[in-house]
Amino acid sequence: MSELTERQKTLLLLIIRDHIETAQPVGSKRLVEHYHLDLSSATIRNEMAALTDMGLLRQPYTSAGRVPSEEGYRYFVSQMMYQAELPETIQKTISHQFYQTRADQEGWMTLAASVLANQSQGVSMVTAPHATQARFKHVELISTQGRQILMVTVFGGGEVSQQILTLAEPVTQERLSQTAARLNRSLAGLTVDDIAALPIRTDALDQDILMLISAEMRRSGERGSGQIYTDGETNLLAEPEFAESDEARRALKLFEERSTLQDLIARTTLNSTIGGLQVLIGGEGGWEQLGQCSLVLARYGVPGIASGTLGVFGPMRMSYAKAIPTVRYVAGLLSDLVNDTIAGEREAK
Amino acid sequence: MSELTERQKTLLLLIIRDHIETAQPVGSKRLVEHYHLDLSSATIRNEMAALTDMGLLRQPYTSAGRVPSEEGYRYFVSQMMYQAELPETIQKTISHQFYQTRADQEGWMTLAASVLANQSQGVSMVTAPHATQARFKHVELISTQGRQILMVTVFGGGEVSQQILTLAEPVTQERLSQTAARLNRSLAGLTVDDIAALPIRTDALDQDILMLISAEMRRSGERGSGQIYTDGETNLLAEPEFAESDEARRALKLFEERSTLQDLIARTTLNSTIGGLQVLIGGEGGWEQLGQCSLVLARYGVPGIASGTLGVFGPMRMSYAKAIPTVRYVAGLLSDLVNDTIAGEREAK
DNA sequence: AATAGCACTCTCGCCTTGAGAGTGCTAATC
DNA sequence: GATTAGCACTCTCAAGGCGAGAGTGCTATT
Repeated sequence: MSELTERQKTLLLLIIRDHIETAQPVGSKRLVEHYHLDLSSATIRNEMAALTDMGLLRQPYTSAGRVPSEEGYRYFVSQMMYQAELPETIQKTISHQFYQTRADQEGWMTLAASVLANQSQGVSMVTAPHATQARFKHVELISTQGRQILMVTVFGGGEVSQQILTLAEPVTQERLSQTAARLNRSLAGLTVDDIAALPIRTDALDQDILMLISAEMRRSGERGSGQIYTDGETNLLAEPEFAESDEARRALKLFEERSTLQDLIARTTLNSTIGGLQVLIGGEGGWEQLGQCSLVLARYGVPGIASGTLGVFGPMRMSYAKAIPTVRYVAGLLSDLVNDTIAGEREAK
Repeated sequence: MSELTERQKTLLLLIIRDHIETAQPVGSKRLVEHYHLDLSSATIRNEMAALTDMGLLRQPYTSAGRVPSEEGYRYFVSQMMYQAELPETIQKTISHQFYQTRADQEGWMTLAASVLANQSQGVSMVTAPHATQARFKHVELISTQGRQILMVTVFGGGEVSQQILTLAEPVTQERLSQTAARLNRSLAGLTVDDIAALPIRTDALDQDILMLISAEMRRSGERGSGQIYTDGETNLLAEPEFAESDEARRALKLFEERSTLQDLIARTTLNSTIGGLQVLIGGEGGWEQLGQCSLVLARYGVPGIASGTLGVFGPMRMSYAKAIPTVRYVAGLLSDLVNDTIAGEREAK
């Protein structure tokens, strides 16, 4: 693979860049004219033939221009992965937006999704950060009506889950508050396992709620990601490869059925570290569902404590030059946010 | 308009039904053969010409079959609006699903969106119910880190809003709990106006939180709908009128930009009563944004107390026969759910 | 009033065709 | 030996032509 000459490299990158822009097969003549190369088209043709033999380019049909192959894209991406940075002006704009919206976690998530989609012109997805090992922080029980109560659980890291329960019999708000207060005292900072090891409570209500909390914590640990924020679905439809609405439908369905998406994220994040990007190109590694699409993924957060995933989805011909730096930058921002939360907690102790 | 003969009516309905099924212009011959009419195609042609003159049908081009005009669809809808009921088996399936998911409000909303989208094969949208005149019910203040606190406010009707605040200086959880307890005692059941009329609190923290609560209540009243749950976006892409991805993109963009959607819902619900359906066909009434699409909308809830909106969006050629009864039925179900919540609250007093 | 018949119109799919773009190869050139 | 000019060849794509088919409106007839 590294038998590529310098000239072949430049040529390959040029071809891919051009194809990403134009969505057209690129020919030797066009290449010479457009990029002021000091070579004749014949030479280019020879080189292109060589690159085609190596499997980096493809011809849609005899005597058409060349189109990058999956392999070609991968090479392209590997070349630019580690250098590309988002222009500073854009960085500023983005971080400014985040600064303005120093709202709650939900605000961050939607903002991140929106920024990713706009910058990369692809479909974005962001999962909320969730604690690797959830620690109990606080619970509130609020009577909403007769036997129904609202339970709000806060975990370390700022994760909040709310849930409506129906009790066997009505309970006064006062008693609920007492129960919550007792549990808050005795469970603070504990993990699921710690809680499981506690002796059974004498008060039946306390014990019931405790079980529910630990179930919720376990669930939060398992589900991995929970809600997925997305944006930019219609960007897909602007791409010529999705002019056929069948194609578009198939791809967008991925996003509508969140379960597939969660599965995908879960499996890919297994072998990825925070800070590192993962770029899935085409059906790479058994992801036939991706079809002719690509996915730029990154994890963010604080290793071992809390993390989430974010990424951009688009056609294989997506603008990696925009997507990759943007994903990396936004991942960095979100990591900082998570970090701040954690730091705040430590400090509070 | 009501100068239509019986025969013309049947014919019109037949034509529209056929067109909705096939997405093709329907001709006189096809009509005779397909529906075993005791008439010749020539007679049908005459009637069709008459209907075309009245503006209920259109010819895409000379000597093609007829296609319903917007006016035609409107007539069609007005005919079936008040009779159509969802088949009982389907009703059972749906209510069963709702029964199983007797989760929280969010569960209901997503379920409603999913049911609507599946049944009608269109794009669904559902807004959470929100109180016409929000009444304060409960507040919880939870310290999450240093100066940041999580405020969970519960309104009458079960509406919950959570929000992260940053205080000027760190406050202990204990003090927060006391503040919450005091506010809960003195604000219970009050409306925004009531709260505004209260004397200023001596405790600065109490007063700050009180202001935030009243701001939140006002906001909740204004924003009208808040989050909009949608489902079935890809159903649009299956329709032949959206084979051109431009068209699809334009229509789906409506759904991505929630603001337009909210605006639309807000304006249409102004003059609609709970229980009554509204069907917007094409650009009817200055809704050019709808283009060649239709919208079946309904409000649900309890008049004067809490209400939300739900609806189905699709091409003008959408299956009203499915959409209308489904929207009506689901609106009924959600109304019942809201009603139960309210009833539960009254009973609790 | 309903119908049969007929001439007419318009689209749509199919085919052909020519232009254009691009290739690969060979022979000439630096 | 690498590069280039030249050329014959291939393939797509858009445009035009053509015929079939579906459907209409009108008129004369039942």
